[in-house]
Amino acid sequence: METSTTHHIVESLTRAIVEHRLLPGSKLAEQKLADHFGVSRTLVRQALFQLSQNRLIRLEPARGAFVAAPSVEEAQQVFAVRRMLEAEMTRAFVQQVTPEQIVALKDHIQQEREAVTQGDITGRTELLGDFHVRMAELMNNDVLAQVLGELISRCALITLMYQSRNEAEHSTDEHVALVAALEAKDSDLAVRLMHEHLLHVEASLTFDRKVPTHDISLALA
Amino acid sequence: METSTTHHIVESLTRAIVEHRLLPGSKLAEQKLADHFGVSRTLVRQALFQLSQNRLIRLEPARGAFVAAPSVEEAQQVFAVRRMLEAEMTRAFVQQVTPEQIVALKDHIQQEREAVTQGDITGRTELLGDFHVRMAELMNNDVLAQVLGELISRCALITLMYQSRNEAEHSTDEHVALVAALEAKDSDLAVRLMHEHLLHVEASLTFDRKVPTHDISLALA
DNA sequence: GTCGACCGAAGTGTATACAATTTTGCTTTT
DNA sequence: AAAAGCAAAATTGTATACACTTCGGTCGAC
Repeated sequence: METSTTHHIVESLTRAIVEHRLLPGSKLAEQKLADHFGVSRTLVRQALFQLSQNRLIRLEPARGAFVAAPSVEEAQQVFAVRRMLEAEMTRAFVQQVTPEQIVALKDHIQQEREAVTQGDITGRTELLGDFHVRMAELMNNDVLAQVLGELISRCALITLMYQSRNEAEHSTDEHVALVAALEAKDSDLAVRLMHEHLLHVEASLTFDRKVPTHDISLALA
Repeated sequence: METSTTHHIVESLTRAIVEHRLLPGSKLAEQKLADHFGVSRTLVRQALFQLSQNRLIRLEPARGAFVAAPSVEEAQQVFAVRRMLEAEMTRAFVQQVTPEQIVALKDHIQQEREAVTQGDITGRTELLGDFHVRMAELMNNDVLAQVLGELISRCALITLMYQSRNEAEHSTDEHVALVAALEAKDSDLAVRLMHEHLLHVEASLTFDRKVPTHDISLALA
């Protein structure tokens, strides 16, 4: 099971959604997608189901698939969970930190900087989130990395929607400060920096700007 | 999408796996399941895919679906994540605790006791896990409740496999102590109790007993 | 006697056909 | 003219058919 064709469709749709070529609320008709990818509806349905598990789309019985529009409230819940989880992750990280891990994180930050200066919005957002996943991976806890990855990708839509360039640079700066605290094995400082960092990221996206939507009742509410 | 027939198959297989009527490593052939449930392979495949997302089964390309046998190592990673997440959840819980929440948790513990005394192994395991999910729900954070639920169900197999009656009673006692600390709004104590509780639960299942398996290479390792 | 290749059975992967539901636009009624 | 009703078209849900891979066993070469 689990073919690479389905995976390709999932990747392609994921990019389209995260890059906002498909707006929240858009309908994803199975036959049209099947025609576009040159496959049968079977594979498209598999891909749509997978995307629904990632919360990138919503499946309504007998009505079809629609690009998700996660509410600000949901994003806030996700960030509440991330603060809980990542504060403790940071504490545990310090307790077993190695020079190699610090180097790996600094390398990652360098990539962030390049994406920011090049104006690569998609890559930038992805890298900023990946920093946190990278920390989990460096702790050799696959489960942690996966859970964190799901949390982050879950609001990829909102994050991308609301994060401006300045805020991205700010995030990178905070990553730098965090790594410095990790390197100094200053547990309390690192935890505090991580906590504040996540608060800042959340604050940067709770300005409720207008979100394009196809949901009439929502648009008029 | 997302029919109730598929959901029924998922529920049925989940029970069978968690109750050990299907042993880890067992093959789940699509046609046999389809015949058993009186549906086509299409719906069975949907259900199997969903179960694979819950980590209850493993899907091997072109080979089929097998009941998962999560390693002790994986369970340890899950518990490491739970300790991180639930310690902070406990701290946040105290900050917004209400009398109604305490009542709800005490009610839940009463259910646990009944399941333990009645020797209802399956219900007992489920309730012991649900206590933690209930805490998340009482905090009005659906995301937290869902993430925690996934973590807990992820190792339902191992938990059920290794948890004895004494350990179950011990867990309930620890739940009682935790609720007392919550009621007293003693944040530090509550966090410490939760942390130790999770350590105890984990310790109770790292005795690596022999696990029946159909994976030869694993059996001979 | 052992190793390897080939063949058939069984099972998974994908496509297509059919059934059931929803949507849409037109007609009819008030 | 607006609303309700109905029928056709479009779309999703399920079953089935077919292609391709894997697994087991037998036969033959060495």
